[in-house]
Amino acid sequence: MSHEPARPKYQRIADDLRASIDRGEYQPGDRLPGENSLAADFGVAPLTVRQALGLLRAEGLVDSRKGSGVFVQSFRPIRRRGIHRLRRDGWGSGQTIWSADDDRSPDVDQINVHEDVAPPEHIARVLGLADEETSCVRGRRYSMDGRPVMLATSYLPQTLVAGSPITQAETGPGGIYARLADLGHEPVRFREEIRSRMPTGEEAARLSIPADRTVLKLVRTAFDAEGRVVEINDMTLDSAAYVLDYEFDA
Amino acid sequence: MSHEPARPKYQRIADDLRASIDRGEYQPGDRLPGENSLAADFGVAPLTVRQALGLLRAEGLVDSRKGSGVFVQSFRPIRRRGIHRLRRDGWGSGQTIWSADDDRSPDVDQINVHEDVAPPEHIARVLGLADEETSCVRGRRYSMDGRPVMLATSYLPQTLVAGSPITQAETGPGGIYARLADLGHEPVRFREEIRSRMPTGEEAARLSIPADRTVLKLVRTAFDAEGRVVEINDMTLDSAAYVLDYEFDA
DNA sequence: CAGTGGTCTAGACCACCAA
DNA sequence: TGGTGGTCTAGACCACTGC
Repeated sequence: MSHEPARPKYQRIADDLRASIDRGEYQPGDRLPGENSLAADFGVAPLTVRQALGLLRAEGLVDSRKGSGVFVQSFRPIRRRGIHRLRRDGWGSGQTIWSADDDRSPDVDQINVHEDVAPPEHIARVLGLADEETSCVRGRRYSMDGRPVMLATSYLPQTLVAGSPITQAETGPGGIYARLADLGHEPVRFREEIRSRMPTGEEAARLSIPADRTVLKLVRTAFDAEGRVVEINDMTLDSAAYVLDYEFDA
Repeated sequence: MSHEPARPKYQRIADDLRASIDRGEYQPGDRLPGENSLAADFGVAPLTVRQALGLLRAEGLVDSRKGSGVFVQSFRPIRRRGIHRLRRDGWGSGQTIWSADDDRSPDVDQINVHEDVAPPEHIARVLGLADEETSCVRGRRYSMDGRPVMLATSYLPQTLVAGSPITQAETGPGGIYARLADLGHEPVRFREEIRSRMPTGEEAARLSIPADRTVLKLVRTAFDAEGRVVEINDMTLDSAAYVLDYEFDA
């Protein structure tokens, strides 16, 4: 008889609370009992309950507000489609694994544009910049229902975009890809690379997420018809807010 | 004069250690000083150092072994290409954001096949199964250099694959997609959906990851030429082990 | 058997929020 | 002003590793 190694208390408590939330005993927006109260209920020390809540918070299931309490996150992830393409009729509808909000337009703030900036080394390399060559950097933040969900920073070769609307805060209809097309460098191919890591202090602050919630780094590289890299968009996503979606033919 | 709210000690210590690792002061495989030693160095309590190490462990930067120490993870993520397509010459080479191992073949174990299984409700819905209709379930685990990196479970309609090699552990050259083609249901289109969440206890155990390391859920849905869903592959990835890569035309 | 990390306890002080 | 979560301390016991 092989007895399983006991799963630690704090993990069992996390599983308990997660199950309660999944069963709907706590609805989105509801406040969980206080830590001391939970500690008494489960018969453990407050710190043990804190560890359990830490797992749920890192996961994005709950959101704890200092001085107020721990609240169940309303979980409606955003579906981000990486490949936009007309769908044949009858395909795709209702056949996704996770329900998620689709095609809603987020609010944008913290827009800033800087010209003649030396980008990070790994960006400069992929952009194919020569030594001393600079870039135009466009930053912004996206929010959904008042909740920040993504930071994005675009890097473009300075020599390519100097004097164009791309160096302005407002780039006009179609955005910077339309303006790149105006300049004869329409993006025709993209690469998106995705990794998971901890947020920096600044990222956590701007996204209003706890320090132990991982973010998804999503870096989109845009190529023009000659195969030149014309833009790199470095995105930082709240990992609890998104479902990424890619569709493609065999 | 707005003074920034002080970043907590444990986060500053985590940043310190992360920077030391990035600078190469600790090489992959190296053992970090013990918790008590670090606590003395930083002038804080052992638990505070533990919190800092917890962040690095959740991130996958370090790996702590009970009774032995905390070791820097050798960081060589695996590049998983979601879209296989011939690249035009000169594209893509050396232009990726993150360096990663490419096209290495992982080891596979924990292979199991079960027929006539009732799949989870959300799988049954996407598979388009009628009530009581069952599926064939194929599970396996992938490892790289002895380190488990991914769990995968495929669900196929039982009526579609009954009696075919798909119900065997060994499916033959080309795998189950080739066998589906033999059956007249070649997959011609795919959807991949990606989410981040905490591992279950079983997932953490099979992947040998700590309970606070997020996993990436990657669910691939395969459609045949008639638009029927012929397979769902539910994958669980160690988020610290992978770079996901998608390339596509505008 | 000495040292390590994993878990857990008891309790302190603080900033913040709501009544 | 009382309760909340956030941080931090001091210390206990255990399982495991490696000498």
